[in-house]
Amino acid sequence: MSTYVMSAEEQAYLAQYDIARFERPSLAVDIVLFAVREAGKKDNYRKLQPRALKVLMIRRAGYPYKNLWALPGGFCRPGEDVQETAMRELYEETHVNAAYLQLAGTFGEEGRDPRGWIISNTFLSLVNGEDCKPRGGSDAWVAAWFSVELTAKEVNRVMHGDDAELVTEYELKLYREKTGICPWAVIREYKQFTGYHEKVRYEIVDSEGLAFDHGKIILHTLLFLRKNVENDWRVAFDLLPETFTLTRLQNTLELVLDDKLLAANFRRKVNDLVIETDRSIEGSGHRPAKLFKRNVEAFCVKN
Amino acid sequence: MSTYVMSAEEQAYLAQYDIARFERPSLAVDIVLFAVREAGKKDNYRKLQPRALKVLMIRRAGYPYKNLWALPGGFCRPGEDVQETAMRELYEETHVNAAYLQLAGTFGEEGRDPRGWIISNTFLSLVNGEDCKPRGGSDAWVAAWFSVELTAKEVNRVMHGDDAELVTEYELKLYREKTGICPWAVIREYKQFTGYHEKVRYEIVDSEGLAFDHGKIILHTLLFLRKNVENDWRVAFDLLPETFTLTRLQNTLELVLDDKLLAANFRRKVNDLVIETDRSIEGSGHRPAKLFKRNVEAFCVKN
DNA sequence: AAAATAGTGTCTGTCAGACAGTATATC
DNA sequence: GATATACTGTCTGACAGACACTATTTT
Repeated sequence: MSTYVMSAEEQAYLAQYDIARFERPSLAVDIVLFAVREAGKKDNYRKLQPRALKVLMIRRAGYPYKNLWALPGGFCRPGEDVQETAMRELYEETHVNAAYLQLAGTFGEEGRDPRGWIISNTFLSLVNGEDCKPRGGSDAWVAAWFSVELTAKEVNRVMHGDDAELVTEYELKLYREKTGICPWAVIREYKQFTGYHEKVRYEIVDSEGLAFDHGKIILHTLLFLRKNVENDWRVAFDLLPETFTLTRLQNTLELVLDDKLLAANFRRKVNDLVIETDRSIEGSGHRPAKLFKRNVEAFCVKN
Repeated sequence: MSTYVMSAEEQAYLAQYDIARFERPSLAVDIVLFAVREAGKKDNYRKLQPRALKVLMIRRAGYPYKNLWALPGGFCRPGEDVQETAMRELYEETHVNAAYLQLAGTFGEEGRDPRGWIISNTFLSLVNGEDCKPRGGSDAWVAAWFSVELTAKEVNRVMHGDDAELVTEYELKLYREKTGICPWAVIREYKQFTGYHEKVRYEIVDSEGLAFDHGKIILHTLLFLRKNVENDWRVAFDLLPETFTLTRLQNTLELVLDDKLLAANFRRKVNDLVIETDRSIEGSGHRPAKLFKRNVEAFCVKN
């Protein structure tokens, strides 16, 4: 930007430029905030605490979609970068200041918000569920963690010549242990391979308890998270506290990837990403696990 | 969306809702359109056509940044999904209808556009350079392909305890063979690892010939493209015509990844992604290469 | 001692990197 | 036959999957 100097002519142009000539949308930032948190009680004093992947939802106090569950979010304010809006919203909801925060998608389909033309830039965010206390408690502002369950099944696969269409139906279920409330959505993904190019489209088939198109947004962002973590396990460290056991790290990866890992192989693979501390967990009814922290050097290289 | 029914009360609320109460931004969609195209003449009748990774730029006919080079883009219109805006813009520039098109970033920093509060949702797009004829030619609308060159060097690395900062300086050079015009930008990337979370920030150090913050946007999107292709070579097929030689595919990957591949290993790795056709190239001054097409089946699975 | 998790050793097959070598068109 | 690219065979080492085995704590 530095070498650019405006001419008088350009300054005159800008002085008469009326940005309000064109119709403008509202730009909202929605945050899909994931954490791995306790889910249910221990069966038995020896067993480990069961955990689940959870997403933070807000119960809407006003219209539209009053009393339904929606993603935390808010509108972009003048003078504020979109990233800043996301950080501000995140802080307001959770009082967490630093967290993984990454643009995951943009949703602007006509009719997605009955209030009018509102485009959502959606951010994926990850926090350590332990030291994150969502605000709320008042009637007007209830925030709650919901366990996330996703199942997929192939509905249709058509191949003609070099073109193909693949339809997958996803069932997204949220679950709040405390109250048993279970909002859900069924969403179809249409993947078309035409003229040597791929095109993806989502469509909500049915949904209950979820506001707006937020079922679609959560699905998209969860798949985005999975792809990110598959490509780079280091992303998952943002879901953990500063020190953690290797079993905890493994469990976190398993919850995100929705897949089991073999402990021996897993340990070999993360070996360079972690550093052993001199502490262990205690009172666990079985052999205590060593605590590890992340190896910053392995996080600084590449990518 | 389907199971939601509005109450009378909600309808009343919406009737009095005034979306214009809040200040709104303009939402622009910018497209970073890459192609792999001829770059320079063949040295020698036997040699292969040299190619380069190119990005499409538009010369600004009006203020601001008159006569400088900018990314193709335009404003989101009411009733139009953001993806649709991107597709429309792409079609207007190139008359290409199907192409790889993916949200790569959002840029809304204060002051990025002197006309006012304009947020850019940036899309990465890939086309086959051969059958893509950019519109233009009139004085008011010149579109041109620029070769892209990117160099990086580490400027600073501070580690204190478990926190770290990594500063990388990127030099982005565009080059138009026809005219010798060479817009460029130097951009610093600040990567901070604090409190166990990573934060990335870009800053334009200097730039010439490029409008707005488009140097930053191109850099971000090029890095995004590289990461995408590293994670999945199938993405690079969108830069190729329907049939291609394996050497051409290899060359395309090399240009995007900025790295050399060994032919034997490369061929083994792409073996399942392609299907041999019964045609070959001709008149090449050396052993002719077989033409391949992509194996749709390998593109339908997973991910 | 039993239960439950923590952690190691090692076999196997796959795959990527390296490189030497063969094949075939045009001039 | 020279040139330039096309394409193959094979050695090596790294690493992922599988699984058996050992270790250590609490009750």
